[in-house]
Amino acid sequence: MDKVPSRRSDRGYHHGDLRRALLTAAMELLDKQGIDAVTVRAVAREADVAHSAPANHFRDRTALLTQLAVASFQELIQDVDDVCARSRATKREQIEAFAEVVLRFAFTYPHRYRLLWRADCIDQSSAGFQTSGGAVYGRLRQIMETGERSRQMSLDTQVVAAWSLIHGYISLRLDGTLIAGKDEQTGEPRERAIVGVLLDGIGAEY
Amino acid sequence: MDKVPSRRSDRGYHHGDLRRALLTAAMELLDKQGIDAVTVRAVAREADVAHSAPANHFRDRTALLTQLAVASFQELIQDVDDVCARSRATKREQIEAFAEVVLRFAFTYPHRYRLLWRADCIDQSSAGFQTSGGAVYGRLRQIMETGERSRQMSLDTQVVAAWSLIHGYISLRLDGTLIAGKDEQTGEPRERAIVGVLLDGIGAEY
DNA sequence: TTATCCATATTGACAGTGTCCATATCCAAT
DNA sequence: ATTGGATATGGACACTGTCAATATGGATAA
Repeated sequence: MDKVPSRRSDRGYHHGDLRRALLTAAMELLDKQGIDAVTVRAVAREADVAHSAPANHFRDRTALLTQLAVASFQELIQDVDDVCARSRATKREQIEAFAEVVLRFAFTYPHRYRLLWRADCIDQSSAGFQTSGGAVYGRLRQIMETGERSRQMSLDTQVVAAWSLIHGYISLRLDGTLIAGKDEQTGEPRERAIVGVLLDGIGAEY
Repeated sequence: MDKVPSRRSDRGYHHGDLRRALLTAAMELLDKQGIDAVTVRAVAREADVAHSAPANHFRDRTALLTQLAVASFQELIQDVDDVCARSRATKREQIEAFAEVVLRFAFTYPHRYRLLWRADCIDQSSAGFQTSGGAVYGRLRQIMETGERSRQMSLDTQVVAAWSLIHGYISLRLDGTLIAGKDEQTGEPRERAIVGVLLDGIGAEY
């Protein structure tokens, strides 16, 4: 595997693999310092190129951030698929596993998760974004449509409820509004308890 | 009620009520053009004062935005209290009414609602912010602790589940991830349907 | 009334940003 | 070998937040 010299003085006029280098640097900045730190110029500095070099690979800052979001979605999808590959007995367990994966991703990479929902930073009309974002929702829908279903509400309502609950809990935790905790009655982690509320609410079989 | 001249040329060196004027201008910018448009300088321009005049009333941009958030929370609290004043028969109806109020606020003032959760724009340690933000959560908790409760989970788990679901649904709608819709089975608005999921999940009596 | 103080407003400056432009470089295809 | 086209550079511009020095004038004290 050919390595591209990282220092400007060690390489020629052209970088060789700048696009990838920019994405790597940008993701690192995102993880370590948050969205605001991912400026075009800071990313260029990290990659040791001129401040306007990124323009050759990304139309603007939004395009760069959109690519980070797409990459994040794809990683999340991968995580979900990895877990779902191990077949589980009940639908209830599958939904619990899905929630666990998303929660783990969000708490491991809080800034990446936040970026996914920053409409002001992302080109939501981008095909890549819509596809990868839709795929996550699709995975959950796929899980929830299997087996018996409540006849009291449509599948989409169940999926929207599940997604809203999980996403809402994560958002509140990442914002600092909520803190980790346990159910005072059962002692189980709060996130497990609220997923239980959801499962009971949609009437998921055991 | 004394009016302060709005045009710079129509008033003296001092404005008279600049703090209020700045908050008004800032809220207007927020509603019309979103958080990014609320820059210190743009607000100063709207109020027709020098670009650094706001510094005398708000330490920095964060302080200004924090005040907008506090004002928004207070308005939301007012709305909640107005609705809850009209006593309702069942706990279920009260929770539904709470959700309806928050949903209406969020869809009426989307940028205000978004600002409430922008940790990067707000001084979350501010006393006013913590108080007003906590008050909303407190109102919901108050509603949910009345009457009979499920013995399967703690009150806080129920409240967290409710708040997560409502907040998550709103966030997804405001981000454009979800669109308004009806339950394909019952025909009721999706937001009502998912609140129904919650109510069933926590075992709320009718 | 007059003098002084202090909150408030102004102007100017600086560093940082995104983005455009003209220019420089170099690889690759003709 | 020459010529394009892709990519990188450096400079420029308008905008941002924030700081510092200065100007103003109302309120208070003498």
